[in-house]
Amino acid sequence: MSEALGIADLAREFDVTTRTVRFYEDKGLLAPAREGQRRIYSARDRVRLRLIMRGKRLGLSLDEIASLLDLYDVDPSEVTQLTHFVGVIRDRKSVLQGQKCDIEESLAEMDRLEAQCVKLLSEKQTTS
DNA sequence: CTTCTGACA
DNA sequence: TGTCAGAA
Repeated sequence: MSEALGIADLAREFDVTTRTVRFYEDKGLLAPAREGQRRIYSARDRVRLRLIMRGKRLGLSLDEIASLLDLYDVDPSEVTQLTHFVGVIRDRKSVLQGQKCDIEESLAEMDRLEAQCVKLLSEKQTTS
C-alpha cells in the first residue's frame, strides 16, 4: 500500500544517479509530486523519464526533449507533439548528415596524404 | 540511513 | 553531471 517510489528507486530503475534526476527536474523535464520535501514519482513521471532517456539516445538536447514533453501534456490529440517531433528528428538528421559529410571529406584527404607519405617513404628507402 | 538544497580546489 | 556539506 506504500508503493510510492522515491528518487533512489527511480534512479536505479533507469541507471542514472539521483543527481541526474534532480538535474532534469531543474531543467523542467520532470515535475514529481511532493510529500513534504520528499519527491514522489508516479507512473507518469516514469513514462516521462523513459522518453527523456530515449531522446538522449537520439542525441536530442534537453531543451528539445523538454519542449516535446510539454507538448505531450498540453496536446491530448498528440498531433502537435508528433508534428514537433518530426521537426526535431529532421534537424537532428540534418546535423548528422553534415557530420557524415565532413568525416568523409577528412577520410578522403587522409587517404591522399597517407598515400603521399608512403610513397615518399619508399623513395627514401630505395634511394638510401 | 536517505533525501534536500546549494555550491564549486 | 559529479561531489561534498549541513540540515531534516
